[in-house]
Amino acid sequence: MSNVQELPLLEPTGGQGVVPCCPPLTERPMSAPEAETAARMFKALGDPVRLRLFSAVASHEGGEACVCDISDVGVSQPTVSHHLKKLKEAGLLTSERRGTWVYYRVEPSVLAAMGQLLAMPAAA
Amino acid sequence: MSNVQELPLLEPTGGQGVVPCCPPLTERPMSAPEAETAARMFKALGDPVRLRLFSAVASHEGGEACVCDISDVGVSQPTVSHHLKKLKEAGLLTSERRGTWVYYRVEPSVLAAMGQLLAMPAAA
DNA sequence: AGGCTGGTTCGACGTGTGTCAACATAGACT
DNA sequence: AGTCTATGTTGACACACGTCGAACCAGCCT
Repeated sequence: MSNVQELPLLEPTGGQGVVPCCPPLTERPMSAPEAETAARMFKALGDPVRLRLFSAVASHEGGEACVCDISDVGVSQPTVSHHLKKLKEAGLLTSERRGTWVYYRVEPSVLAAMGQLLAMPAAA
Repeated sequence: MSNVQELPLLEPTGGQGVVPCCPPLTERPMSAPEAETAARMFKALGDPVRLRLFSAVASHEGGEACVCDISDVGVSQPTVSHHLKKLKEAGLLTSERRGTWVYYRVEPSVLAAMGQLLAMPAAA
């Protein structure tokens, strides 16, 4: 490939909080650019295999997992690698090589941003 | 058409609460069936046009909107109808014809279920 | 009835996506 | 060096998906 977009869907505030990419879905109609950005996240989780991989990493001890720990999802190893790459490109996971193994970990702030997107308006 | 799956992703408890289809992504690795179910929702929101349509309905007065109110998303009207149908099949919207117009409204419990899915474990 | 407007369905077309086998790369260990 | 294990990459293929125009259906309104 040539251009891997890494856009993170959030803007770090420097402090402990993050600014979600978009307001809650129920607050106002999303603009086209907002929707484009947010849809990338949802699409990344819109595949059963990716969802299982993501959940496996997210629920693993310390929020990180070696590929060998999570690659039992019923598809071939190249396919697992392919999906992990997609999740990485969507900004949901990060990867790091440590010796023989590669570890993936979740990007907690992005998860939070997605949660914000789906937040209900406090049951008005 | 022949088989429109309406599976609602939640099980009404009879009371005021609902049982989300799956535990939070971070709690434990999702099973294959759980992932299959949840991925359907994410996939439905994984398209920019659908996301805008959904947001338009969700943010509209009373949580419902006529198609004519939200069909300005840059694609042809048949395409709008197609996407609304997808959102309906995913259990995210319901539709009702009232005279000349067709109104779509959000399924709030499903939104809540998705929020649960992405809920963080209270910053352990 | 006949026409008009709002929506859906149909059929087709191009593009994107998930999957695998085969190959390539990175590090560990003889 | 050579080999073995763990991952990633490439190429190919079938299928799903988003999109549109055209045809169709449902209510209103003369």
